[in-house]
Amino acid sequence: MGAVAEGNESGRGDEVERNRTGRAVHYSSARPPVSNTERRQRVIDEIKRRIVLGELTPGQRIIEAELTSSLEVSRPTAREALNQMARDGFLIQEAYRGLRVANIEVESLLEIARVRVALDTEAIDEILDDASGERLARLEEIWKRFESESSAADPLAAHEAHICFHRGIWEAADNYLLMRIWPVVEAQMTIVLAYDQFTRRDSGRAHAIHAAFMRAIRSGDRARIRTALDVHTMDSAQELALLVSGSVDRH
Amino acid sequence: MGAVAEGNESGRGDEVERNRTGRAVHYSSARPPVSNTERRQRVIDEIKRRIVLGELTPGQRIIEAELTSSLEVSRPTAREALNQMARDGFLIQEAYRGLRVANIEVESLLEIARVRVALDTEAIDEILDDASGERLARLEEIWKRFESESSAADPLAAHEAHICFHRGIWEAADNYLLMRIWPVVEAQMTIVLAYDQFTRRDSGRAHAIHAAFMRAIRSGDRARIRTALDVHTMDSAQELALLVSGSVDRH
DNA sequence: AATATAGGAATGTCTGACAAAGCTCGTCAT
DNA sequence: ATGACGAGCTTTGTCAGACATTCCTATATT
Repeated sequence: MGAVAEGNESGRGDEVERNRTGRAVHYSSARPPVSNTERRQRVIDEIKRRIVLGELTPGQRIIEAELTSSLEVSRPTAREALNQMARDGFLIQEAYRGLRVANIEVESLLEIARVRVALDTEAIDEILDDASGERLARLEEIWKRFESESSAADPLAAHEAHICFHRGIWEAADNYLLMRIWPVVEAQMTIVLAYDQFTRRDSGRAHAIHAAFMRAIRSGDRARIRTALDVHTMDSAQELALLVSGSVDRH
Repeated sequence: MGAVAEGNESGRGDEVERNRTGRAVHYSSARPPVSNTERRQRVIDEIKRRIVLGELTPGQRIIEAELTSSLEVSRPTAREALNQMARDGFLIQEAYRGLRVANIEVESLLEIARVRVALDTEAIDEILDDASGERLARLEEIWKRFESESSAADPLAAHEAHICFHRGIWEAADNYLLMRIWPVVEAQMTIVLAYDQFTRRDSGRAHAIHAAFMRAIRSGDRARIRTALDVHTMDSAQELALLVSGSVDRH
């Protein structure tokens, strides 16, 4: 997720303040002109942020009109953002019944994990198949960034680092379809991680698992990679499934 | 793709003809009231149809205003449909530069094929892992439908049967994430198949390949399935890549 | 008390409009 | 004549306001 409203080029920052017939244009945060391209993305980033931070919880209803007022955008813009997020899987949409934050079905946890393993395996295969080693080098770069950022105290930053790492693996594979699929998987990961964070697990162990995963990739040994992936993804999902079905047995 | 405007429930088919303040409501096809829920889907189905039939070719520009007049919907509705199709990969979107029908990059053909093989393998694994055999039974059902419909003379029907077969495999696996990913893969398949049809290949052989594929699945032998998948997907992609790079070397 | 109906709330869609960015073509200077 | 520059057109991005349709809920009726 794009760093939550990354500062885009400031247009031609001159006489920007009155950009319409004269309607007051007050940006929620005091940031200067900031141009206006991509209001929709701002809405999306904001909703993602709220999901990650637990301000929006699975199953919670989202109403277009509320976004309109709380994010200072028009209903069509809010609508487009919501439609996109529904398409990606962050939100569930039912005709005439509105949108809700996607819920975790316990049975789906393992299904998601299996597909993720399949795709991660494919990505890693393509990275290792690259004789030039360039893809692996790119992955090492991603890993370095992850190591420096993953320990951030800010839960939003930590989440983003984690997501970036996994997207980085797919990006390094340099596969067109993989990149098109990514948003859907990111959505599921985000929902799951938000849930996970709620149950607060050992972040040190999480880092160790990722480090072991990287070592396995460097070894080039497919079986070892598979094992590391199973530990990282399947075991983690299984653990969470137990936690969820054990403690929160109603939904 | 939903059978191109499947007849949904006809609302309360009474005084429907004048559904707004009095604006004339003429439906492009003469089908009765048909209510109105899901205008957006109608736009999407129509654009898909045009792509499959070659009325829209890769790279071709699509302008919102044109859809507005040719499909009798408002711009917001057309916009939402286009946004969704861009998200799925049917269209390519560039800010302030509009939408174009997605193009085939020769290098992407094999990338797409690899990911498809990975996901099909996963789907089939989950079908075969189902001890009850219910998933396999569902797949056989899908296959029967495919056999009876795939030989249709209508290229649109043939295309749809093919897509349905592959979606059916994923549906039979009954995996949540797989179903969320499907639209993205369908888009790529559609673009590729439209291209493929353009070069008109032996449809009898295509059917034979699918039949062999089904036999491999029934055998339960993973290696054999893998081989059949490679023949179906990888070889086919490779072949098409050669054809494309050989004949049409400019884009 | 159970069902039927009316009202409110939210979504789906429409019209019309303006702003911002890209594209085209004609003009001007070298 | 050629190439850089700028004006106008085109199209997308966004907005406001409105109405139709559907769902939900609470009230009224039998």
